Amino acid sequence: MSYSVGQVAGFAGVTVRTLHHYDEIGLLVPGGRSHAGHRRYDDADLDRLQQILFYRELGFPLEEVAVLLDDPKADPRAQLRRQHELLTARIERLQQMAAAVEHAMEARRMGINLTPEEKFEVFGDKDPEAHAEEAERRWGGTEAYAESQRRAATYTKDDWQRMQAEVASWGERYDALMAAGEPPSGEAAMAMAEEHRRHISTWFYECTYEAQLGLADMYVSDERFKEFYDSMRPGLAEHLREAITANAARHGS
Amino acid sequence: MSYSVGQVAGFAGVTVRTLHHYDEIGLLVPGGRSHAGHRRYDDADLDRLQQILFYRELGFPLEEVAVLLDDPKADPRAQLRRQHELLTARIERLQQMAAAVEHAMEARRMGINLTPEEKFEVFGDKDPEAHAEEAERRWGGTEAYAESQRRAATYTKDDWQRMQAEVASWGERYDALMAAGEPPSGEAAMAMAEEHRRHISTWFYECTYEAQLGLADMYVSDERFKEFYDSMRPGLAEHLREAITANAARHGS
DNA sequence: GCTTGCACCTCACGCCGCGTGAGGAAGCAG
DNA sequence: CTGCTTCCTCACGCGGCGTGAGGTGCAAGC
Repeated sequence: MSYSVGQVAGFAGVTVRTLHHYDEIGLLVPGGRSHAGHRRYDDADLDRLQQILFYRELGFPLEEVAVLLDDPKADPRAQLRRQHELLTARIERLQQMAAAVEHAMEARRMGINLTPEEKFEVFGDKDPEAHAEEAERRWGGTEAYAESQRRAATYTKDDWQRMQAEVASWGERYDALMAAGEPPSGEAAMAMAEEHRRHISTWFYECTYEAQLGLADMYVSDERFKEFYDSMRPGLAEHLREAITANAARHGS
Repeated sequence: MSYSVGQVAGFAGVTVRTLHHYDEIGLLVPGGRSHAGHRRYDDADLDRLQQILFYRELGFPLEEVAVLLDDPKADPRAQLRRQHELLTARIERLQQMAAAVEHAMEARRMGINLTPEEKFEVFGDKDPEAHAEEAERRWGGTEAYAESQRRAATYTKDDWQRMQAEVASWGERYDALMAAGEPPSGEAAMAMAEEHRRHISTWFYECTYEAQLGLADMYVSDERFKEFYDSMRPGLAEHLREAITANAARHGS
């Protein structure tokens, strides 16, 4: 069985021109040609094209794709293993970016302005340590700068205030809850955790229980977030984290 | 506080040239210039750059990025929400690709050759239904073709045989296990499920319990995979699926 | 038998997102 | 004052195709 350019382009979801290009640069030379000089792709060519598209989608330059595919010590098994590894790595990367976006949103919610370093922490930044030193050495006093920026958040006026009011109301009720000695795993605290999640979902993004767990960790590990919650009542950040954990466990199963 | 090109390039992980380019095309015009004509980026510029890099990383052309960012009815909140949605969509997409890779590996393990449509199912293929009709109409008899291809797998000779031997041995023992009336949730069956997972992990890719669940579903839903296992013993595919499920549940908690 | 139409062919130029110099000025360290 | 670094502005080039332009091969309909 062999296929024409149009057919291959059809099920591979690429243009005929792309196939021509791959032929030109020797990346995918069809197994044969018809009498009239038309390209004829066989099954092996399709497999190869599939591989090509895979690596291309992950952003590899075509030249490198050729190297990967023509690597003699990489049998099909090794290829698939590599692909699988690449995919999981990419997924992890995206999840990091998602976490960063969540981080950014939380910062905005609390009126905290991030330092330049934090803004780009998910990009570039190949060598975090060296970078931090560099930053200190060259532009000095990053920490002091951060301090000075902490309250200079850019608001979006109108309904921002309504949101702030919600936060304040929630904070007062959580304060009362803790004053009453409610445990984090209790009904009341979990209800507050649930409200917290709903608040984020309506004002920002669809916040899953899993995403909320990520936030909860941040509330105790990041100084400023911790400060934000603890200013409502000392120990609130930690209490909230446990309440969120309990609430997520309840809904998770 | 304002920053020079070099500084911005530093923490954003881009080159100076890139910043120049963004200035040229009007995508990111620095807030001001120094006396000597040097670009000076302020905090708002950094925020914008962060956004730009985000969309760029997701593959948007710069022109479109400009549209997204200058969209007047998208406040910062909406931006973040959109970004979050894009990310989860991308993650889903990659997970689909991972599943497709797993699918391909299983097919190879069993010596099944996929049809062209299957090979590319994760790419292009915008309109699956229309595509299937088209394929039938134009290149007809896809099913018949698939039939003819089913045993024409390309082996990788040497250790391939050892792997096949492992599979055969596993199959015989599973056959015996079922003959002895062992239930899927029993120790013996779960041990076989675990061995199945290890087999894939050593010969192919790191197979998590979750990934194995995906495979298990495939074994009963895809005719050819089902056939493969049921040829060892009728009902084996279903039995195995339940054993895998039980084994995953045990390790999952 | 002739035209119409479609899918194929081969040049060849253009666009985007920068990389990569070239040539020069500004600013800071010794 | 001398260097070293960072900055500036052209301006050309490259990868990965898109997009014609102009021509061929083949099956269907007149």
